[in-house]
Amino acid sequence: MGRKTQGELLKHVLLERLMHYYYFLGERPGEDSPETVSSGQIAKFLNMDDTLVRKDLAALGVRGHPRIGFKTHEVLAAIRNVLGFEKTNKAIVVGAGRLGGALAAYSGFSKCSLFIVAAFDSDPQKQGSVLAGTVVQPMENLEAVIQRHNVRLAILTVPADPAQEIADRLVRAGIRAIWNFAPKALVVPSGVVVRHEHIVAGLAELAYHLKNIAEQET
Amino acid sequence: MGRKTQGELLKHVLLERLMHYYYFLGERPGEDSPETVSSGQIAKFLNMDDTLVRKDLAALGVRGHPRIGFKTHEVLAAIRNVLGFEKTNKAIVVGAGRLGGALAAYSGFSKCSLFIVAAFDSDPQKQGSVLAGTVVQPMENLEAVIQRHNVRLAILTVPADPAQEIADRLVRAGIRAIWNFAPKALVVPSGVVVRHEHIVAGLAELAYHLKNIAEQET
DNA sequence: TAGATTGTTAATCGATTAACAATC
DNA sequence: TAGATTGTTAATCGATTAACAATC
Repeated sequence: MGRKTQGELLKHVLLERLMHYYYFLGERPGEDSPETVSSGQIAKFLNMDDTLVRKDLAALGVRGHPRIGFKTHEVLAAIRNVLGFEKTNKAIVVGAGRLGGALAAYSGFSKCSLFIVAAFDSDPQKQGSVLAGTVVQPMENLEAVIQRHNVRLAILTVPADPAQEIADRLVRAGIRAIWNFAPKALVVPSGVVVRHEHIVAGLAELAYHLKNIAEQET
Repeated sequence: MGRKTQGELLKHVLLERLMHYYYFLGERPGEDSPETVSSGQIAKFLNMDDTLVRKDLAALGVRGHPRIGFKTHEVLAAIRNVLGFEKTNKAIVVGAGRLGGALAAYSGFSKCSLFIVAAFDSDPQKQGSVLAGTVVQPMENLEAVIQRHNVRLAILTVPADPAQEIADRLVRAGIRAIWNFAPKALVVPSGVVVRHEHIVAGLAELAYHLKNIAEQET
């Protein structure tokens, strides 16, 4: 199987690219023989160099076939394997606002074997409403649910203010990965991973482009 | 003012870092003298090297002061200037689902001088509901609104399927920057910038971490 | 002054790309 | 076979970091 030596952690830029490959291969525009794919095809679609695609796939232990390319299902299986999609990851959503709702309802997660088991909100108004098939629960239930379902992943969509405090609770209750959409940098003990999704950062590129356009027009 | 020579475009990684600086300086945890900030402070908070912070600020033409650091308001002004936050950017939201709603309602945009002037949805059910202070309009009004308000930026939160077709309409109507949250790669003519926000990609890192943890436990 | 911090050059490091033989 | 594509080494490129003199 040519698996990567254990112990060497893959870089997160590589992991992100894997996710791009995974989604591209999963819903490729209708092809005649989607059973194979060449590094060139992937590269072209994702606007990158084909050598890099081959390097990435080699790092997963997938072997291609000269003149043919890579077997799609092998690539998909390797990515699933590396990212742990063979097993379902249970997650909770903390903060049942609009963003929390959008994420909880996002259907694309199932492809990644991600399953939302519960949602929480401190607002009594929101408690009891149905989100992603589960009832929004009060924050008091947090620890109990995490422990009962053995949840390791939390999606945090609360305001900046209570974010750190909630993160602390999550970690204490057994959460080991936090997907943080709160506009606040979190401090967590080692062994816990935080992915800070600072969405506004993406606006910078667009704003910069628009400013340059406006200046040209002058 | 030591402005950067015109014509050299700043890299988008740099632009993203600028946004991080901007938000950090904008709401720094209560300090005694928040009038100045050192590259070390910024670096520590954002978990990066202080040399890189100084390089970035130098690229903007901001000059620091030995022993003192940088004047906060100068840094903020320089970033606003580079990213074009002196002028308001009008934007529309296309797709008034949960994610569209979350983005339309996001209060952090005002800091970036981003102002949502209208929202659209093809679903008659959603039309007429109020989102971010404006009424959700039918898609038919798209071109008229873009032209009337001179909108250049569109936030796209529609399903993958109609995304390309809508993007084409947007570009034809005068949109020059698309913030794409649809799970679909868009093709646009040169002169138009697309920022594809593939949120699920961020999950890769967390899933990988969780898998490694699970393996260690075995 | 001593010490903190900048600004900048040089060194390092890593990621990406180019080149090309190997393969079917 | 000729040609397409992989796999891999070497070259390049750029980003990050180290080092340290300059400054106040």
